[in-house]
Formats: sequence, C-alpha cells, structure tokens
Amino acid sequence: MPELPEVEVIARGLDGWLPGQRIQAVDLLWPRSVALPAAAEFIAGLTGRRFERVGRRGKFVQMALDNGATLFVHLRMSGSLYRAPAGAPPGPHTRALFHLAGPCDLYFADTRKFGRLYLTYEPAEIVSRLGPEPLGDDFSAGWLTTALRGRRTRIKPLLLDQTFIAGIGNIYADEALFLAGLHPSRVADSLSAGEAGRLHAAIREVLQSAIARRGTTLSDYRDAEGERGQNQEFLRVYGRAGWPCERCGRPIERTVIGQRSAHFCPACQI
DNA sequence: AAGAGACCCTGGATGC
DNA sequence: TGCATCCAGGGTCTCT
Repeated sequence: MPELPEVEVIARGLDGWLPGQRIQAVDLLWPRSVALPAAAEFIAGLTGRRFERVGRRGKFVQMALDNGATLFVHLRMSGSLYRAPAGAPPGPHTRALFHLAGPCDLYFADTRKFGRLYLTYEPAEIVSRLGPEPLGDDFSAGWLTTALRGRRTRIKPLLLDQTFIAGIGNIYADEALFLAGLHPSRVADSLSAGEAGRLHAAIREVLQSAIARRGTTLSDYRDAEGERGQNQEFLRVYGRAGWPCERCGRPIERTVIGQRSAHFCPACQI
C-alpha cells in the first residue's frame, strides 16, 4: 500500500522524465477514478497541457501543469503510476491512460479502484487539511510534544490521522511505534517529552530508510518504472504476528486498534 | 473530541 | 471440486 515513502519514490521517478511532456489525449477506462471535476471536464482540462514539476504532499502525488492547474493523484491501496511505451495495451486494471507526445505514455492502474484523480486550480482545496510533513522542518520533536497534549485518543490512530500528520499509513505507524518502544494503545496525551522525542526520531528514521530502499512491496506496489521496493525485508513488526521480536525474542502480536490491524511486541513496547 | 460503523472495491484466503 | 463468504486496506462520511 503506498504510504509516504512509496509515493515519494513514485513522484521522484516521474519527476525524472515527465516534466515537459505534453498530453495529447486522455482515456478514462474507469471514470469514477476521477474525483473532480466531472470526467468530461477533467479530460478537456488536461488535453494539450504540458507537465511541469512532479512532487508529493502527504500521500498525494502532485503534478503541476503549464497552465497553473495541478493534477493530484491519491493511490490509496493499490494505485500505481508508471511509464509504458506509447501504444502499449492497457492491462486489466488500467483506469486512466495519458497519451503523451513522446515515446512513452503515463498509465494509472488501480486494482481496488480506491485511488482518485483530482484536477484543480486550487491545490489548497485538496491538501489544506493535511497535517505537517513528517520529513519537513515543521515536524520537530517540540511540535510533536505540544501537539500530543490534550489528545485523549490512542497514539496509533492519531498517527494515521492525516490531518494530524501527513503521509503515515498502517505499516510505518506500526514500525515507528516499535522503534520508539511505545505501545500502539498508549493514550497520546500520556507520552512524556522524552517519549515524544523518541517517536519523532523513529518516524523520521522509518520513513527515510524506506525511501532509501525504494518503498515496501508486500503485493501490489511498484515504483514509476514498475520495480518492486526492498523495505519489506526490513519490517520488524508489520505482518510478523507470531514471529519472534528481533530485540527480545517474544512473539509479535497482532490486534485491532481503531478498526485497523496493529502489530507490536508486547515486551518491548510499553 | 473520540470512536464506531458504513461505504467504496477486488482478489486471495477460508469455510462449507 | 466448486461455490459462497470473509477480510484487508485508506480515507471520508454519518451517527452516537
């Protein structure tokens, strides 16, 4: 599932070749992938436009266009954006095809159909509700310590709340809490400044390592060139229920917190 | 503020 | 074997 590191790897990959490419035509194979505007308007608004810089905000791929508009893509669970030779036949899960003037086309594929495309002149209407970027300057240990005050929810669901902090999903929330030695059910407000500092460092470490390993591929995820990531070889708790904790040897447990699976070591995470 | 549940979907796993 | 059902997952929405 694409979370911040996977989206970052995809955005960097696209930014290496997409800027300057002109969109000649758009095929919408599953129009409901477009969140806004209406499908016909989406196609008309993109046709003839040239891509500029490609970046990321939270879990959104952000693609600037030469007329000031922005194309946002949220990959949700199974979405992917990749380059394919022009004229290549769409696969069974291709939902949108961007025919470019060059030798390659841009494909949006999405098995689960949860991913969404947004074309807008007002980026704020898409991303203004997002919390700070965990790898950005706004996200400091001090900010986290203060932000946790008065929050009576459990820390794991709070890390998944995109309005609190942007880009963390289930895998990296579990991994960061393990690295910080914090139980996912801890009430956010109960963390000491020291614990908040550990969590801050753990979040950065987990995300940066995953980017360096080009993301976590458990099933669907591929980067913009169709390659698998390597970070799945380094997960310490996610998907490892029953396996020994690499720190203490006790079996990793899986439970449900806030209607999401949570993996943790019952001895190392307090 | 917090949390439960529904919804959107598919394919792999499980149950009968 | 073949079919039905369950479940995971991110985000948004409604309801309590």
